[in-house]
Amino acid sequence: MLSQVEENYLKSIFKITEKEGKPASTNAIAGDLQTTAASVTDMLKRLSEKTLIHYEKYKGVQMSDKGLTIATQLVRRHRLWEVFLVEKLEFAWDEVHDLAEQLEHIHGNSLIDRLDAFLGNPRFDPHGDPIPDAQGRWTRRKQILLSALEPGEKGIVSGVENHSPEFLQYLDQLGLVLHTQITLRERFPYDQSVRIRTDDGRELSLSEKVAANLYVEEQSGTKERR
Amino acid sequence: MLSQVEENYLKSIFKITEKEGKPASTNAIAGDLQTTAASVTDMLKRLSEKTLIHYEKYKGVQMSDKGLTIATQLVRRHRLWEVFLVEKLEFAWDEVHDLAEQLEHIHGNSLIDRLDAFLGNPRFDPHGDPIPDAQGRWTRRKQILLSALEPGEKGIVSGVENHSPEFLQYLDQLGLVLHTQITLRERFPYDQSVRIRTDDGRELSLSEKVAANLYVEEQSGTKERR
DNA sequence: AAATATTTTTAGATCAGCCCAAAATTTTAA
DNA sequence: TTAAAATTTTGGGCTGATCTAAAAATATTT
Repeated sequence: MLSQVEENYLKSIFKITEKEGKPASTNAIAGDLQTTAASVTDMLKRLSEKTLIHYEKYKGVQMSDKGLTIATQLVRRHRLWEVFLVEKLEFAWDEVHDLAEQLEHIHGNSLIDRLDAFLGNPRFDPHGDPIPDAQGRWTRRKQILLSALEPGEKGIVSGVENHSPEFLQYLDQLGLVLHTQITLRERFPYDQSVRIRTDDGRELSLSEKVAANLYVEEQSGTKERR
Repeated sequence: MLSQVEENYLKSIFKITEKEGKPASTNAIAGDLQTTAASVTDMLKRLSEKTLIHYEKYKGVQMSDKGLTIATQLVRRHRLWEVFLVEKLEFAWDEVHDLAEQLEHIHGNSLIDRLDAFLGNPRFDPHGDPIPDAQGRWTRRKQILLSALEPGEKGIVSGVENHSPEFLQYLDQLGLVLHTQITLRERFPYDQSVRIRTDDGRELSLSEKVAANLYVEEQSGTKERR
């Protein structure tokens, strides 16, 4: 069984390779896990010996099939616990990350599948991120950044790029919650800020920074491998 | 913040001193935690420096107020998670110990109080053990071992002394669940086995060993400190 | 009370996971 | 293409938690 630290490395490597589309560098991992490059090299050797990653000195690191399975499970656990914390324990969506970070390391045969069933097999977490199913399949959605929407187009708020409590709390203040339908009214060339109309008839002005951290969905998603 | 290992030591010391009514010996702790006396001595020094225990070389160890508060919280967390696993995730009562053992180490401000509220502030866990409230108060019950009941007396099955999966599964097979009302019909002097009648009219024969591991309650409990 | 047995502590090692500083390698720029 | 810059690895060392073996203290027996 893997240690929590090893699991965190796998998650980090998964996240980085997924986002960058290329092997994760030692520095990138160190930055993500708030540790030093030297510690990372140490751990990469260990993970490599357990065949959880493909690692070549100086060449960066990629997930192995085995590592990918584990990382996917970790994401699944993390996001299901987040749903539990928000839906059942009534935490706010900006409060759950650290708790889920701990809960995702709980090991047990049927625990997560039972939790999944108890929650009604949710496909997205409170931030709109997809939850892999028990077989590791992801629901992919066609979502784009609000900053890429054209004036006149409609969309449904479906997720956030930035997960920081500050941003999430700001959205709360704006009353801009997930699943709100919006229409982009206007984009101001001066600062790229946008004016939107929500389904309850309010008009809001959003800075370019906010628009670049909000996803909107145009059509419903389909199931596919990985 | 304490490490999981430190927390486990506190729980163990609490359990032993509570049961024995005197300072816990190094060996007793080592036995409980499946480790060596040398490791225990090491840890006792560390816990003592953090003023979590009162420790004097060769004299055994007792809980400090600080340690007692933490140990009580751990018991609270463990038992609330057990309730969650059984009531919400539909685990059997003999399957939840190891998971709760992990979950009790999750740290977070309002997590446990929210869980408590979500579960409806249960006062007992699935094995009938009392759950300390947020202030560390225990509900004490007047319960005695079934082996101490006299023929003709009634009682309600309220807890188990032995928590092993084997015993719990055997009770399941007998259909002897918590809150069953029973009447002791007869005790056979030959082997101290007993014959009982359950509230649904069944007659069961229980060995002395079973009777010595089952608690029955005669009247309802009262709240008191510690 | 001395001898023996048991319990507990100390001393010395190990291991995982982490760090820093220095050396090695790769990448970038001149 | 060679020097400078950036990245990565190595070597040595630290901490928390563990162990074994041996020494010290306490408890028990005769």
